[in-house]
Amino acid sequence: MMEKKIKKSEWDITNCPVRTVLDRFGDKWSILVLLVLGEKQKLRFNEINKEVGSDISQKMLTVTLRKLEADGFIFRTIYPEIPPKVEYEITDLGKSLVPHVDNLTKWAVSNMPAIKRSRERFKK
Amino acid sequence: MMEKKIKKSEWDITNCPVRTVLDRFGDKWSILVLLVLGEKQKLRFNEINKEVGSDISQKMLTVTLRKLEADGFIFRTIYPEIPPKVEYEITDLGKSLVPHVDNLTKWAVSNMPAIKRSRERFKK
DNA sequence: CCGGATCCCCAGGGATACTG
DNA sequence: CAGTATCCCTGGGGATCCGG
Repeated sequence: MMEKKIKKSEWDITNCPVRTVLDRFGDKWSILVLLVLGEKQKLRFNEINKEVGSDISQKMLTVTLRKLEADGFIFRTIYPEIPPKVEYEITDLGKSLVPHVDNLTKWAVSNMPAIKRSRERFKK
Repeated sequence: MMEKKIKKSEWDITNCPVRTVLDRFGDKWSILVLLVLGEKQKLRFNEINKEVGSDISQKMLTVTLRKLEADGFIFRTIYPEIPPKVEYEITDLGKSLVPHVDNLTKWAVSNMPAIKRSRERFKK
């Protein structure tokens, strides 16, 4: 029976899949933007801005969208009009991630009370 | 009839569950340490250090362990000996999170090739 | 052996102004 | 409208030293 144990050398940043996932989605906005597009399928820049909540800066929204696009989670359609019109749409790859995030979210929702209680106890 | 749409004000950091989860686990080490303890159940400080891979500083390991403990994901047993001995063990709450992280990890493993290909294409 | 206390550095991210 | 370009600042995290 093979060991399931993961060798130490495999836990570094390049080989450890958990780290890979965190490095990619540990930032402030990626998941949020992805979920918004998962819900609405297709949105324009300003619409995403509204949906996310207006506390994201234009700069960070742009940066986040570019990264999601580079990874293949969303794709971008540019309409050569004036004023410009750009639509963002979630890809199949992006869609495939959404349920996992949703599961985590559900876990968080149902366990957050316990966590908060634990934090309270810990403070004392 | 109330909108199903999530109001902007509900997406802020305190009310949005996704953000809550990210704020808690978006840091560099929490999930990694939790997974290590999920596998081994019970470990001493230095053992965790070894398992995580020695690229975590003592300070950050301490900080991470305190946060996990405060949230109720692990608990700590101090043996009043000299030299000191401290054991960390995952709780049921902690265990309940592990499968979700594993699912995300599996997703990452199977989709990382596609992501990397997408990144290559995007560079050009 | 465990981990607290300090110092320091840098990258993520905000605010603002500007443009095709 | 959908960005780009700058400037700036905060805090996460590393290195090091010390102490029970």
